[in-house]
Amino acid sequence: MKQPKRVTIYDIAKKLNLNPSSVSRALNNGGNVSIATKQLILKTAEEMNYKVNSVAANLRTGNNQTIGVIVPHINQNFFSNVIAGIEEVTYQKGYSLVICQSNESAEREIKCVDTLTNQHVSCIIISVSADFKDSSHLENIQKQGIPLIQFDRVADELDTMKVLNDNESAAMEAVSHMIAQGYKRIALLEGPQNLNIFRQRKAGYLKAMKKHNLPVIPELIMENAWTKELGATATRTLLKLAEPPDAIFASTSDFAALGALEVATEMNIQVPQQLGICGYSNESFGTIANPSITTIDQHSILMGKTIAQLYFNEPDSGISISENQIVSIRPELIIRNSTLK
Amino acid sequence: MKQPKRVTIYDIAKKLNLNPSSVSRALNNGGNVSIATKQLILKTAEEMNYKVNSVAANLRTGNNQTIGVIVPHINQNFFSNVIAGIEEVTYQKGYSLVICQSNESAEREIKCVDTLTNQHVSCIIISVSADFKDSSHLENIQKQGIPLIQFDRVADELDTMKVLNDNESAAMEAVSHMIAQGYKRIALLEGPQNLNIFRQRKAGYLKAMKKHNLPVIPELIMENAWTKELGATATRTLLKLAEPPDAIFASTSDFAALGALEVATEMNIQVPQQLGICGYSNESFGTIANPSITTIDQHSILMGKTIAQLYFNEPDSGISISENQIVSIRPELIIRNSTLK
DNA sequence: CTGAAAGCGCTTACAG
DNA sequence: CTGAAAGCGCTTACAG
Repeated sequence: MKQPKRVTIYDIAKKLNLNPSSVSRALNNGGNVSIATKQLILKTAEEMNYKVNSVAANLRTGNNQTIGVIVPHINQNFFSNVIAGIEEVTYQKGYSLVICQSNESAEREIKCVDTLTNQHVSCIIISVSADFKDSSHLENIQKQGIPLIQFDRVADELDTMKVLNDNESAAMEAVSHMIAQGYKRIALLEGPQNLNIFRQRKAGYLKAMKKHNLPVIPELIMENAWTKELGATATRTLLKLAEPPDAIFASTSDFAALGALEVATEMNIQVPQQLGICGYSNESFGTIANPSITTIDQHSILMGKTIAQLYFNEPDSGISISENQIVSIRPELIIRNSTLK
Repeated sequence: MKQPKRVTIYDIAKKLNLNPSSVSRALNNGGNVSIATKQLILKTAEEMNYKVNSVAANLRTGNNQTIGVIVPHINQNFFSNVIAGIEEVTYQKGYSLVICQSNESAEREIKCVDTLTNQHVSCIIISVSADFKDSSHLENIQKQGIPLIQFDRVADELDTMKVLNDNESAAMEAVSHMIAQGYKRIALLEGPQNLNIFRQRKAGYLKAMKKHNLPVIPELIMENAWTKELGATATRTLLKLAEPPDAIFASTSDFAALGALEVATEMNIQVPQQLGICGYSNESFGTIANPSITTIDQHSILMGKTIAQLYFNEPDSGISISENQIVSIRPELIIRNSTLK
């Protein structure tokens, strides 16, 4: 795997009988080189197929234009969209992106952090794993003096830059919409409560129920229903209750909502007439399902762009950053047939 | 954006009255350190919260454990799955991944190549943009002595490692299946022909038609139908022909197939009875559509793993590498209702 | 087993 | 405007 010798500024200098420092100045548009020699150097560099070694340059200057990103899975819609958004901005700035996936494992997340801090990246962007327990590895990033931006799934207590969805408001809006449609016994499919986002969505659900004077029925709240399969299982349990729900808010994802929809169809329960279903995250299949699934769009690409802009401290107009460096993105309720009685 | 001073091996050495070289040896498990001093050094490093600067180490040793990946879009299912597969393997090897998106632009692709070669990555993995015209930037990678692996969308003529789908066979199998179902006037939605994958899929279509003695009708071959919208437009044109097709092979993607399906539904044409539809790439919505969509699975995660294994020269059992370093992955036809008369 | 020195390729004050 | 030197943080032959 060893690579052959590359052309260096030293090689160029030797060829032209110049000092390497002059070559460096010419290549970096630093002043103090005569136009003639500069052009000669540029021409020769081109001919010799010279490429700067940015590893060496970074070591010398101390700032390497690289940003690290840690996400649970690269190949999940939400995360890959956020990354695409980040990349869009960092590319413009000439920064590179190093990407790691934690695979929802805290242990692996810690290793990812190590890799990135060892590389002395300029910034680390993270959305924590479902397995997240304690934030000492994140504190360590800050101790190393590396700016840290958390997004979506965050350690609330840590004082870092954060880009968040307003999950609570979105959940509240969704549940209120269902109540307005006449649903009363609304079940909740919830995700792991160690993650802030699922706590917030649950809080939104509870607030909406309270606000409209509907009782919160413990047996209608299903833990850990955050995949299609787990959503289906939870729904099967719910629909077999003596008093089954008349609606399901799959706060975890559209996948869970789809699982619920399939179980309902299988049990000959009419959606939306007998059972309303609302998902979360606006997956592409939402419009294709029958009926189409009401959901919440998280504006994931915008979220990614905003994260990068926050780092460069250049937010888009319309995005406001709080004093403590927190940006909140407002998700959008998308009403479709699955909740329209 | 400047970062504060970090702890170096020099700091540790000074504190312990040792030479930096001893510290380095201790930290790298190199022999030639007494167990006592080694433990003392490790303990002190821990206490001082030392993190190796891998930029410096890489500069010194000349091999930086980083692999560059260039794809048209990070947030497309196929590519994000391939990347996830690559990451799975490189993570095990302690390599990092630098990811760039070309946005289907040749110009931007060239810049991505520059960024990665400047970083002296150990390897570059690429799937070229739709805008791909000439491969001089790829040749340049090789001139720099950096191993190059192309996947899926490749410059055929270049002598590099390649991981490919057998698109031609897959297309042939899909079209043969449709013919076996009794479809005769089979239309083709094709993609940009400067990309090898779309040429191959078209070739598979033509071979299947020929093999079964069916005429190839030029007006049934639609150019550049590679998004949902373009697929829908092409389908509308096709279905208004005096002699419309009785089947459509959307060789570009399931998105195009979905566009076709929606237009058919809108025009009250029964799928699969009056019109068979087959897509490509097994998107998650394929099973949800009504009818479910026949498609071809590209085994994208496996493809990613295979790419990384090819670099490390450790293929999974069952994967065979040809002498010229080409691996072919066999896609899988997934028959669903949209082609079952 | 430990130390002293050189060097990876670059940039940047400092002289001249 | 050009050159000579130091140094970013590390690793690795080379002495002792």
